[in-house]
Amino acid sequence: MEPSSPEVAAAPTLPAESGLHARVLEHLGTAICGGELAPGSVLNIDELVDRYAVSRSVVREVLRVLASIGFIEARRRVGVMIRPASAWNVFDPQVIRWRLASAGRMAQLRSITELRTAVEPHAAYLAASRIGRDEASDLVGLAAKMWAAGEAGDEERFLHLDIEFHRRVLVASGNEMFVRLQELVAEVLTGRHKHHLMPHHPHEQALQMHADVAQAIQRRDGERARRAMVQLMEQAFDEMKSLWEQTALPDRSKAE
Amino acid sequence: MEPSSPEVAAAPTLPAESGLHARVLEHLGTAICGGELAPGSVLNIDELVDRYAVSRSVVREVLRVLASIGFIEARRRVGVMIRPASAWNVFDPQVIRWRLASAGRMAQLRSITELRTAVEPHAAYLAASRIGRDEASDLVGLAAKMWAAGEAGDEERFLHLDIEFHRRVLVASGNEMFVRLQELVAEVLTGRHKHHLMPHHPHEQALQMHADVAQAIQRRDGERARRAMVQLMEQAFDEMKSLWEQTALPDRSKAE
DNA sequence: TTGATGCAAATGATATGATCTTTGAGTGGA
DNA sequence: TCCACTCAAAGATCATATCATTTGCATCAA
Repeated sequence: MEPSSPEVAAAPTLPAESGLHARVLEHLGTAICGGELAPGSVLNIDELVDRYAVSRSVVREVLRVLASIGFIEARRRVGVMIRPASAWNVFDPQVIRWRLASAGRMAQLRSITELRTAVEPHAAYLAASRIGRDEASDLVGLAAKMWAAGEAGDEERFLHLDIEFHRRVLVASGNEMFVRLQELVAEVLTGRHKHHLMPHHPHEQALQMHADVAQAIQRRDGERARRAMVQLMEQAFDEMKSLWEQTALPDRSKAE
Repeated sequence: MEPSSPEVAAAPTLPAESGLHARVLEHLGTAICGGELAPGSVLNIDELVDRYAVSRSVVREVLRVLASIGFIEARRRVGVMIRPASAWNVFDPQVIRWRLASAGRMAQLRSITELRTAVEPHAAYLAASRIGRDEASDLVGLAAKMWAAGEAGDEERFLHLDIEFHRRVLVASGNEMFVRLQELVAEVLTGRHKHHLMPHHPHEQALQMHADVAQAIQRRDGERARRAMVQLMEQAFDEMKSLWEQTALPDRSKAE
Protein backbone atom coordinates (compact mmCIF):
# COMPACT_ATOMS: atom_id res chain seq x y z
CA MET A 1 0.00 0.00 0.00
CA GLU A 2 2.30 2.64 1.29
CA PRO A 3 5.05 3.68 -1.02
CA SER A 4 8.23 2.05 0.11
CA SER A 5 9.52 4.58 2.60
CA PRO A 6 13.27 4.74 2.35
CA GLU A 7 14.80 4.68 5.79
CA VAL A 8 17.66 6.70 4.39
CA ALA A 9 16.12 9.74 6.03
CA ALA A 10 18.48 9.47 8.97
CA ALA A 11 18.73 13.13 9.79
CA PRO A 12 21.22 13.50 12.63
CA THR A 13 20.22 16.88 13.95
CA LEU A 14 16.63 16.78 12.86
CA PRO A 15 15.03 13.79 14.52
CA ALA A 16 11.74 14.72 12.94
CA GLU A 17 10.22 12.65 15.67
CA SER A 18 6.86 11.29 14.92
CA GLY A 19 4.10 11.90 17.36
CA LEU A 20 1.82 14.80 17.91
CA HIS A 21 3.70 16.16 20.86
CA ALA A 22 6.99 16.41 18.99
CA ARG A 23 5.31 17.91 15.97
CA VAL A 24 3.56 20.67 17.87
CA LEU A 25 6.58 21.35 20.06
CA GLU A 26 8.79 21.65 17.02
CA HIS A 27 6.44 24.02 15.30
CA LEU A 28 5.87 26.29 18.27
CA GLY A 29 9.51 26.26 19.27
CA THR A 30 10.57 27.21 15.80
CA ALA A 31 7.97 29.93 15.60
CA ILE A 32 9.08 31.49 18.85
CA CYS A 33 12.76 31.29 18.05
CA GLY A 34 12.14 32.70 14.63
CA GLY A 35 10.25 35.64 16.03
CA GLU A 36 7.01 34.75 14.30
CA LEU A 37 5.53 34.78 17.74
CA ALA A 38 6.78 37.99 19.21
CA PRO A 39 7.50 38.38 22.91
CA GLY A 40 4.47 39.68 24.70
CA SER A 41 1.95 38.21 22.33
CA VAL A 42 -0.61 35.92 23.80
CA LEU A 43 -1.94 32.56 22.80
CA ASN A 44 -4.66 30.53 24.34
CA ILE A 45 -5.01 26.84 24.65
CA ASP A 46 -8.21 26.31 22.74
CA GLU A 47 -6.86 28.32 19.88
CA LEU A 48 -3.87 26.01 19.71
CA VAL A 49 -6.10 22.98 19.96
CA ASP A 50 -7.89 24.18 16.88
CA ARG A 51 -4.85 25.31 14.99
CA TYR A 52 -2.99 22.05 15.35
CA ALA A 53 -6.02 19.82 15.50
CA VAL A 54 -4.79 17.98 18.54
CA SER A 55 -6.23 17.46 21.97
CA ARG A 56 -5.79 19.68 24.97
CA SER A 57 -3.54 17.06 26.55
CA VAL A 58 -1.03 17.40 23.79
CA VAL A 59 -1.13 21.17 23.81
CA ARG A 60 -0.75 21.39 27.56
CA GLU A 61 2.19 19.01 27.60
CA VAL A 62 3.89 21.04 24.91
CA LEU A 63 3.23 24.24 26.81
CA ARG A 64 4.74 22.79 29.96
CA VAL A 65 7.91 21.99 28.09
CA LEU A 66 8.02 25.41 26.50
CA ALA A 67 7.50 26.96 29.90
CA SER A 68 10.36 24.94 31.34
CA ILE A 69 12.73 26.41 28.78
CA GLY A 70 11.49 29.91 29.45
CA PHE A 71 9.68 30.44 26.17
CA ILE A 72 6.27 31.07 27.64
CA GLU A 73 4.45 31.86 30.81
CA ALA A 74 0.89 30.77 31.41
CA ARG A 75 -1.33 33.07 33.39
CA ARG A 76 -4.89 32.52 34.33
CA ARG A 77 -7.46 34.76 32.91
CA VAL A 78 -4.89 35.98 30.40
CA GLY A 79 -3.51 33.13 28.39
CA VAL A 80 -0.09 31.96 27.37
CA MET A 81 2.35 34.79 26.97
CA ILE A 82 5.52 34.59 24.89
CA ARG A 83 8.51 35.61 26.96
CA PRO A 84 11.42 37.69 25.71
CA ALA A 85 14.60 36.04 24.54
CA SER A 86 16.38 37.09 27.69
CA ALA A 87 14.33 34.51 29.58
CA TRP A 88 15.19 31.64 27.29
CA ASN A 89 17.26 28.72 28.32
CA VAL A 90 19.89 29.34 25.69
CA PHE A 91 21.86 26.28 26.71
CA ASP A 92 19.08 23.87 25.94
CA PRO A 93 20.25 21.83 22.94
CA GLN A 94 16.81 22.07 21.45
CA VAL A 95 16.87 25.84 21.67
CA ILE A 96 20.26 25.86 20.02
CA ARG A 97 18.91 23.80 17.17
CA TRP A 98 15.93 26.06 16.71
CA ARG A 99 18.04 29.17 16.80
CA LEU A 100 20.53 27.74 14.35
CA ALA A 101 17.63 27.06 12.04
CA SER A 102 16.18 30.52 12.41
CA ALA A 103 17.08 34.00 11.26
CA GLY A 104 19.17 34.40 14.38
CA ARG A 105 21.55 31.74 13.16
CA MET A 106 24.57 34.00 12.95
CA ALA A 107 24.04 35.44 16.40
CA GLN A 108 23.80 31.93 17.77
CA LEU A 109 26.91 30.86 15.95
CA ARG A 110 28.77 33.85 17.30
CA SER A 111 27.68 33.20 20.87
CA ILE A 112 28.71 29.60 20.81
CA THR A 113 32.00 30.35 19.15
CA GLU A 114 32.80 32.87 21.85
CA LEU A 115 31.85 30.34 24.45
CA ARG A 116 34.17 27.81 22.85
CA THR A 117 36.92 30.37 22.79
CA ALA A 118 36.53 30.79 26.50
CA VAL A 119 36.04 27.21 27.52
CA GLU A 120 38.21 25.02 25.36
CA PRO A 121 41.54 26.48 26.41
CA HIS A 122 40.67 25.91 30.03
CA ALA A 123 39.43 22.44 29.20
CA ALA A 124 42.78 21.70 27.59
CA TYR A 125 44.51 23.02 30.67
CA LEU A 126 42.48 20.80 32.96
CA ALA A 127 42.80 17.83 30.66
CA ALA A 128 46.56 17.98 30.94
CA SER A 129 46.39 17.11 34.60
CA ARG A 130 43.46 14.73 34.47
CA ILE A 131 43.76 12.70 31.29
CA GLY A 132 44.69 9.04 31.42
CA ARG A 133 47.66 7.60 29.61
CA ASP A 134 45.65 5.75 26.99
CA GLU A 135 43.33 8.64 26.35
CA ALA A 136 46.31 10.89 25.86
CA SER A 137 47.82 8.50 23.36
CA ASP A 138 44.54 8.35 21.49
CA LEU A 139 44.42 12.11 21.40
CA VAL A 140 47.84 12.35 19.85
CA GLY A 141 46.86 9.67 17.39
CA LEU A 142 43.73 11.61 16.52
CA ALA A 143 45.75 14.73 15.80
CA ALA A 144 47.94 12.65 13.52
CA LYS A 145 44.92 11.35 11.66
CA MET A 146 43.67 14.90 11.28
CA TRP A 147 46.95 15.83 9.75
CA ALA A 148 46.64 12.96 7.29
CA ALA A 149 43.08 13.82 6.39
CA GLY A 150 44.02 17.46 5.97
CA GLU A 151 46.87 16.63 3.66
CA ALA A 152 44.64 14.34 1.65
CA GLY A 153 42.02 17.03 1.37
CA ASP A 154 39.36 14.72 2.76
CA GLU A 155 37.01 17.33 4.15
CA GLU A 156 34.37 14.98 5.39
CA ARG A 157 36.80 12.88 7.33
CA PHE A 158 38.60 15.91 8.66
CA LEU A 159 35.36 17.31 10.00
CA HIS A 160 34.56 14.15 11.90
CA LEU A 161 38.05 13.89 13.30
CA ASP A 162 37.97 17.54 14.30
CA ILE A 163 34.74 17.09 16.21
CA GLU A 164 36.05 13.96 17.85
CA PHE A 165 39.26 15.69 18.84
CA HIS A 166 37.54 18.53 20.59
CA ARG A 167 35.07 16.16 22.18
CA ARG A 168 37.85 14.14 23.71
CA VAL A 169 39.59 17.16 25.09
CA LEU A 170 36.36 18.28 26.71
CA VAL A 171 35.74 14.81 28.08
CA ALA A 172 39.26 14.61 29.42
CA SER A 173 38.74 17.88 31.24
CA GLY A 174 36.70 15.87 33.70
CA ASN A 175 34.02 18.53 33.88
CA GLU A 176 30.60 17.27 32.92
CA MET A 177 29.44 20.74 31.95
CA PHE A 178 32.28 21.06 29.48
CA VAL A 179 31.36 17.71 28.03
CA ARG A 180 27.86 18.94 27.48
CA LEU A 181 29.23 21.81 25.42
CA GLN A 182 30.63 19.30 23.00
CA GLU A 183 27.34 18.89 21.25
CA LEU A 184 27.18 22.63 20.75
CA VAL A 185 30.66 22.59 19.32
CA ALA A 186 29.64 19.81 17.00
CA GLU A 187 26.73 21.89 15.78
CA VAL A 188 29.04 24.77 15.06
CA LEU A 189 31.58 22.70 13.24
CA THR A 190 29.07 20.89 11.10
CA GLY A 191 27.28 24.16 10.49
CA ARG A 192 30.52 25.69 9.36
CA HIS A 193 30.99 22.77 7.04
CA LYS A 194 27.49 22.99 5.64
CA HIS A 195 28.02 26.63 4.82
CA HIS A 196 31.27 25.80 3.09
CA LEU A 197 33.38 27.80 5.45
CA MET A 198 36.05 25.25 5.88
CA PRO A 199 39.12 25.83 3.81
CA HIS A 200 39.37 22.88 1.49
CA HIS A 201 42.85 22.30 2.72
CA PRO A 202 42.81 23.07 6.40
CA HIS A 203 45.49 25.52 7.31
CA GLU A 204 48.82 24.01 7.97
CA GLN A 205 48.89 26.02 11.16
CA ALA A 206 45.66 24.53 12.46
CA LEU A 207 46.94 21.05 11.89
CA GLN A 208 50.10 21.81 13.77
CA MET A 209 48.18 23.39 16.62
CA HIS A 210 46.00 20.36 17.08
CA ALA A 211 49.15 18.31 17.31
CA ASP A 212 50.58 20.79 19.81
CA VAL A 213 47.52 20.62 21.99
CA ALA A 214 47.56 16.85 22.02
CA GLN A 215 51.23 16.65 22.77
CA ALA A 216 51.12 19.25 25.51
CA ILE A 217 48.26 17.41 27.16
CA GLN A 218 50.11 14.14 26.96
CA ARG A 219 53.19 15.75 28.51
CA ARG A 220 50.91 17.16 31.21
CA ASP A 221 51.95 20.68 30.34
CA GLY A 222 48.68 22.45 31.06
CA GLU A 223 49.94 25.91 30.27
CA ARG A 224 51.25 24.94 26.89
CA ALA A 225 48.07 23.04 26.09
CA ARG A 226 46.04 26.09 27.00
CA ARG A 227 48.13 28.42 24.87
CA ALA A 228 47.97 26.11 21.89
CA MET A 229 44.21 25.82 22.23
CA VAL A 230 43.92 29.58 22.48
CA GLN A 231 45.66 29.90 19.16
CA LEU A 232 43.38 27.30 17.68
CA MET A 233 40.38 29.19 18.95
CA GLU A 234 41.65 32.47 17.60
CA GLN A 235 41.95 31.01 14.20
CA ALA A 236 38.55 29.37 14.36
CA PHE A 237 37.14 32.64 15.57
CA ASP A 238 38.62 34.55 12.68
CA GLU A 239 37.12 32.12 10.22
CA MET A 240 33.76 32.52 11.91
CA LYS A 241 34.08 36.27 11.91
CA SER A 242 34.49 36.41 8.19
CA LEU A 243 31.38 34.30 8.07
CA TRP A 244 29.04 36.58 9.89
CA GLU A 245 30.52 39.67 8.43
CA GLN A 246 29.76 38.49 4.96
CA THR A 247 26.34 37.12 5.77
CA ALA A 248 24.95 39.82 8.00
CA LEU A 249 25.11 42.80 5.76
CA PRO A 250 21.98 44.71 6.74
CA ASP A 251 21.78 43.24 10.16
CA ARG A 252 22.83 45.45 13.03
CA SER A 253 20.54 43.50 15.30
CA LYS A 254 20.63 42.72 18.97
CA ALA A 255 17.73 44.64 20.33
CA GLU A 256 17.74 44.03 24.06
CA MET B 1 21.84 37.46 63.12
CA GLU B 2 18.82 38.42 61.10
CA PRO B 3 19.73 41.18 58.73
CA SER B 4 17.39 44.09 59.02
CA SER B 5 16.49 43.96 55.35
CA PRO B 6 13.32 41.93 55.20
CA GLU B 7 12.37 42.16 51.55
CA VAL B 8 15.74 40.81 50.55
CA ALA B 9 14.49 37.45 51.68
CA ALA B 10 12.89 36.90 48.31
CA ALA B 11 14.42 33.48 47.94
CA PRO B 12 15.39 33.47 44.28
CA THR B 13 16.42 29.88 44.32
CA LEU B 14 13.50 28.39 46.16
CA PRO B 15 10.33 29.43 44.39
CA ALA B 16 8.42 26.80 46.36
CA GLU B 17 5.78 27.23 43.73
CA SER B 18 2.41 26.07 44.73
CA GLY B 19 0.49 23.87 42.41
CA LEU B 20 0.49 20.18 41.87
CA HIS B 21 2.66 20.24 38.82
CA ALA B 22 5.45 22.13 40.56
CA ARG B 23 5.22 19.93 43.60
CA VAL B 24 5.49 16.66 41.74
CA LEU B 25 8.18 17.99 39.43
CA GLU B 26 10.20 19.18 42.36
CA HIS B 27 9.92 15.88 44.14
CA LEU B 28 10.79 13.73 41.16
CA GLY B 29 13.57 16.01 40.02
CA THR B 30 15.12 16.00 43.46
CA ALA B 31 14.81 12.25 43.72
CA ILE B 32 16.53 11.70 40.40
CA CYS B 33 19.30 14.21 41.08
CA GLY B 34 19.82 12.75 44.50
CA GLY B 35 20.17 9.26 43.13
CA GLU B 36 17.17 7.94 44.99
CA LEU B 37 15.89 6.94 41.60
CA ALA B 38 18.85 5.21 40.05
CA PRO B 39 19.49 5.33 36.32
CA GLY B 40 17.90 2.39 34.63
CA SER B 41 15.11 1.98 37.12
CA VAL B 42 11.63 2.12 35.77
CA LEU B 43 8.50 3.91 36.85
CA ASN B 44 5.08 3.75 35.41
CA ILE B 45 2.48 6.40 35.14
CA ASP B 46 -0.28 4.81 37.13
CA GLU B 47 2.10 4.11 39.95
CA LEU B 48 3.00 7.79 40.06
CA VAL B 49 -0.65 8.76 39.89
CA ASP B 50 -1.21 6.73 43.02
CA ARG B 51 1.94 7.78 44.81
CA TYR B 52 1.33 11.49 44.44
CA ALA B 53 -2.44 11.31 44.43
CA VAL B 54 -2.73 13.49 41.38
CA SER B 55 -4.31 12.96 38.02
CA ARG B 56 -2.77 11.49 34.95
CA SER B 57 -2.55 14.89 33.29
CA VAL B 58 -0.34 16.26 36.01
CA VAL B 59 1.93 13.25 35.94
CA ARG B 60 2.22 13.28 32.18
CA GLU B 61 3.03 16.97 32.06
CA VAL B 62 5.71 16.49 34.66
CA LEU B 63 7.14 13.56 32.75
CA ARG B 64 7.28 15.59 29.57
CA VAL B 65 9.32 18.24 31.33
CA LEU B 66 11.61 15.67 32.88
CA ALA B 67 12.06 14.09 29.48
CA SER B 68 12.96 17.43 27.96
CA ILE B 69 15.81 17.85 30.40
CA GLY B 70 17.04 14.33 29.76
CA PHE B 71 16.08 12.82 33.07
CA ILE B 72 13.77 10.17 31.73
CA GLU B 73 12.73 8.37 28.63
CA ALA B 74 9.25 6.97 28.16
CA ARG B 75 8.93 3.76 26.27
CA ARG B 76 5.80 1.88 25.50
CA ARG B 77 5.25 -1.45 27.02
CA VAL B 78 8.16 -0.73 29.36
CA GLY B 79 7.47 2.36 31.35
CA VAL B 80 9.41 5.46 32.22
CA MET B 81 13.09 4.82 32.52
CA ILE B 82 15.50 6.99 34.46
CA ARG B 83 18.39 8.07 32.28
CA PRO B 84 22.01 8.31 33.38
CA ALA B 85 23.47 11.61 34.47
CA SER B 86 25.40 11.87 31.23
CA ALA B 87 22.13 12.57 29.45
CA TRP B 88 21.06 15.36 31.74
CA ASN B 89 20.81 18.93 30.70
CA VAL B 90 23.33 20.15 33.23
CA PHE B 91 22.88 23.75 32.16
CA ASP B 92 19.24 23.85 33.06
CA PRO B 93 18.93 26.19 36.04
CA GLN B 94 16.47 23.85 37.65
CA VAL B 95 18.90 20.97 37.38
CA ILE B 96 21.60 23.13 38.91
CA ARG B 97 19.34 23.90 41.83
CA TRP B 98 18.49 20.28 42.36
CA ARG B 99 22.08 19.22 42.20
CA LEU B 100 23.16 21.92 44.58
CA ALA B 101 20.56 20.62 47.00
CA SER B 102 21.64 17.02 46.63
CA ALA B 103 24.57 14.95 47.71
CA GLY B 104 26.33 15.93 44.52
CA ARG B 105 26.51 19.51 45.70
CA MET B 106 30.26 19.68 45.81
CA ALA B 107 30.67 18.20 42.36
CA GLN B 108 28.22 20.73 41.03
CA LEU B 109 30.00 23.57 42.75
CA ARG B 110 33.28 22.44 41.32
CA SER B 111 31.92 22.19 37.79
CA ILE B 112 30.42 25.63 37.86
CA THR B 113 33.48 27.16 39.42
CA GLU B 114 35.62 25.69 36.68
CA LEU B 115 33.21 27.02 34.11
CA ARG B 116 33.42 30.47 35.67
CA THR B 117 37.17 30.26 35.65
CA ALA B 118 37.03 29.63 31.95
CA VAL B 119 34.33 32.08 30.96
CA GLU B 120 34.67 35.17 33.09
CA PRO B 121 38.15 36.16 31.92
CA HIS B 122 37.01 36.00 28.34
CA ALA B 123 33.87 37.91 29.24
CA ALA B 124 36.02 40.62 30.76
CA TYR B 125 38.11 40.68 27.62
CA LEU B 126 35.06 41.07 25.41
CA ALA B 127 33.48 43.59 27.74
CA ALA B 128 36.46 45.87 27.35
CA SER B 129 35.66 46.39 23.70
CA ARG B 130 31.89 46.35 23.96
CA ILE B 131 30.93 48.13 27.13
CA GLY B 132 29.30 51.56 27.00
CA ARG B 133 30.73 54.56 28.76
CA ASP B 134 28.09 54.73 31.46
CA GLU B 135 28.15 51.03 32.12
CA ALA B 136 31.89 51.22 32.50
CA SER B 137 31.61 54.05 35.00
CA ASP B 138 29.05 52.08 36.96
CA LEU B 139 31.36 49.12 37.01
CA VAL B 140 34.19 51.13 38.46
CA GLY B 141 31.80 52.59 41.00
CA LEU B 142 30.65 49.13 41.92
CA ALA B 143 34.20 48.02 42.54
CA ALA B 144 34.64 51.03 44.78
CA LYS B 145 31.54 50.12 46.75
CA MET B 146 32.84 46.60 47.13
CA TRP B 147 36.01 48.00 48.56
CA ALA B 148 34.03 50.03 51.04
CA ALA B 149 31.85 47.11 52.04
CA GLY B 150 34.91 44.92 52.38
CA GLU B 151 36.65 47.39 54.62
CA ALA B 152 33.52 47.76 56.70
CA GLY B 153 33.24 44.01 57.02
CA ASP B 154 29.67 44.08 55.74
CA GLU B 155 29.47 40.55 54.40
CA GLU B 156 25.90 40.69 53.26
CA ARG B 157 26.40 43.83 51.26
CA PHE B 158 29.66 42.61 49.86
CA LEU B 159 28.01 39.46 48.59
CA HIS B 160 25.32 41.36 46.74
CA LEU B 161 27.80 43.77 45.25
CA ASP B 162 30.04 40.91 44.24
CA ILE B 163 27.21 39.17 42.42
CA GLU B 164 26.19 42.40 40.77
CA PHE B 165 29.72 43.12 39.68
CA HIS B 166 30.16 39.80 37.94
CA ARG B 167 26.71 40.05 36.45
CA ARG B 168 27.52 43.36 34.85
CA VAL B 169 30.74 42.11 33.39
CA LEU B 170 28.93 39.17 31.86
CA VAL B 171 26.19 41.42 30.53
CA ALA B 172 28.74 43.82 29.09
CA SER B 173 30.37 40.96 27.25
CA GLY B 174 27.45 41.16 24.86
CA ASN B 175 27.07 37.41 24.75
CA GLU B 176 23.67 36.20 25.82
CA MET B 177 25.02 32.81 26.78
CA PHE B 178 27.48 34.40 29.16
CA VAL B 179 24.68 36.40 30.69
CA ARG B 180 22.78 33.23 31.32
CA LEU B 181 25.74 31.90 33.29
CA GLN B 182 25.31 34.75 35.70
CA GLU B 183 22.55 33.01 37.55
CA LEU B 184 24.82 30.04 38.03
CA VAL B 185 27.53 32.30 39.35
CA ALA B 186 25.03 33.81 41.74
CA GLU B 187 24.16 30.36 43.00
CA VAL B 188 27.78 29.64 43.65
CA LEU B 189 28.45 32.88 45.44
CA THR B 190 25.39 32.70 47.64
CA GLY B 191 26.10 29.04 48.28
CA ARG B 192 29.60 29.92 49.35
CA HIS B 193 28.16 32.52 51.64
CA LYS B 194 25.60 30.17 53.12
CA HIS B 195 28.31 27.72 53.98
CA HIS B 196 30.34 30.44 55.58
CA LEU B 197 33.21 30.16 53.19
CA MET B 198 33.67 33.82 52.64
CA PRO B 199 36.47 35.32 54.62
CA HIS B 200 34.86 37.80 56.96
CA HIS B 201 37.17 40.44 55.63
CA PRO B 202 37.53 39.78 51.94
CA HIS B 203 41.12 39.58 50.93
CA GLU B 204 42.71 42.89 50.22
CA GLN B 205 43.95 41.33 47.00
CA ALA B 206 40.48 40.43 45.80
CA LEU B 207 39.27 43.94 46.37
CA GLN B 208 42.13 45.33 44.38
CA MET B 209 41.57 42.88 41.58
CA HIS B 210 37.95 43.82 41.20
CA ALA B 211 39.06 47.40 40.90
CA ASP B 212 41.68 46.38 38.35
CA VAL B 213 39.15 44.53 36.25
CA ALA B 214 36.77 47.47 36.26
CA GLN B 215 39.45 49.95 35.40
CA ALA B 216 40.94 47.85 32.65
CA ILE B 217 37.52 47.43 31.09
CA GLN B 218 36.87 51.13 31.26
CA ARG B 219 40.20 51.85 29.62
CA ARG B 220 39.28 49.26 26.98
CA ASP B 221 42.35 47.24 27.77
CA GLY B 222 40.95 43.79 27.14
CA GLU B 223 44.15 41.93 27.83
CA ARG B 224 44.64 43.55 31.20
CA ALA B 225 41.00 42.98 32.10
CA ARG B 226 41.38 39.33 31.25
CA ARG B 227 44.52 38.89 33.30
CA ALA B 228 42.99 40.60 36.29
CA MET B 229 39.92 38.42 36.06
CA VAL B 230 42.08 35.33 35.77
CA GLN B 231 43.72 36.22 39.03
CA LEU B 232 40.34 36.79 40.61
CA MET B 233 39.20 33.41 39.40
CA GLU B 234 42.32 31.71 40.66
CA GLN B 235 41.71 33.07 44.08
CA ALA B 236 38.04 32.14 44.04
CA PHE B 237 38.99 28.72 42.84
CA ASP B 238 41.43 28.24 45.67
CA GLU B 239 38.80 29.19 48.19
CA MET B 240 36.43 26.73 46.59
CA LYS B 241 39.03 24.03 46.56
CA SER B 242 39.52 24.28 50.28
CA LEU B 243 35.76 23.96 50.50
CA TRP B 244 35.33 20.64 48.76
CA GLU B 245 38.44 19.24 50.27
CA GLN B 246 37.19 19.90 53.76
CA THR B 247 33.64 18.72 53.20
CA ALA B 248 34.33 15.17 52.24
CA LEU B 249 31.78 14.04 54.77
CA PRO B 250 30.62 16.50 57.38
CA ASP B 251 28.25 18.91 55.71
CA ARG B 252 24.73 17.69 56.08
CA SER B 253 22.79 20.94 55.93
CA LYS B 254 19.98 19.59 53.85
CA ALA B 255 17.68 22.11 55.41
CA GLU B 256 15.23 23.98 53.24
C1' DT C 1 15.64 -28.23 17.97
C1' DT C 2 15.21 -23.97 15.99
C1' DG C 3 13.57 -20.06 13.93
C1' DA C 4 9.82 -17.51 11.95
C1' DT C 5 5.13 -15.95 12.78
C1' DG C 6 1.34 -14.06 14.96
C1' DC C 7 -1.54 -13.03 18.94
C1' DA C 8 -2.56 -10.48 23.06
C1' DA C 9 -1.41 -8.03 27.23
C1' DA C 10 0.84 -4.06 28.95
C1' DT C 11 1.61 0.61 28.76
C1' DG C 12 2.16 5.00 26.94
C1' DA C 13 -0.36 8.44 23.67
C1' DT C 14 -4.28 10.92 22.66
C1' DA C 15 -8.95 12.50 23.13
C1' DT C 16 -12.85 14.48 25.64
C1' DG C 17 -15.67 16.75 28.77
C1' DA C 18 -16.37 18.24 33.37
C1' DT C 19 -15.09 20.78 37.57
C1' DC C 20 -12.09 23.69 40.41
C1' DT C 21 -9.24 27.83 41.13
C1' DT C 22 -7.27 32.05 40.19
C1' DT C 23 -7.47 36.65 38.75
C1' DG C 24 -8.37 40.79 35.64
C1' DA C 25 -11.84 43.85 34.93
C1' DG C 26 -16.07 45.91 35.60
C1' DT C 27 -19.43 47.85 38.95
C1' DG C 28 -21.39 50.18 42.52
C1' DG C 29 -21.46 52.35 46.92
C1' DA C 30 -19.09 55.39 50.38
C1' DT D 1 -11.77 59.32 43.91
C1' DC D 2 -11.27 55.00 45.74
C1' DC D 3 -12.04 50.72 47.72
C1' DA D 4 -14.58 46.41 48.11
C1' DC D 5 -17.34 43.17 45.82
C1' DT D 6 -18.85 40.34 41.96
C1' DC D 7 -18.48 37.89 37.76
C1' DA D 8 -16.68 35.57 34.16
C1' DA D 9 -12.60 34.14 31.38
C1' DA D 10 -8.95 31.10 31.16
C1' DG D 11 -5.81 27.99 32.89
C1' DA D 12 -5.33 23.82 36.27
C1' DT D 13 -6.80 19.61 37.52
C1' DC D 14 -9.41 15.51 37.25
C1' DA D 15 -11.65 11.24 35.51
C1' DT D 16 -12.46 8.20 31.95
C1' DA D 17 -12.22 6.21 27.56
C1' DT D 18 -10.05 4.82 23.33
C1' DC D 19 -6.06 4.36 20.22
C1' DA D 20 -1.46 2.70 19.03
C1' DT D 21 2.77 0.34 19.69
C1' DT D 22 5.87 -2.57 21.70
C1' DT D 23 7.25 -6.90 23.41
C1' DG D 24 6.78 -11.48 25.70
C1' DC D 25 5.32 -15.74 24.59
C1' DA D 26 2.93 -19.36 22.44
C1' DT D 27 2.35 -21.64 18.16
C1' DC D 28 3.76 -23.90 14.13
C1' DA D 29 6.57 -25.25 10.29
C1' DA D 30 11.23 -26.77 8.58
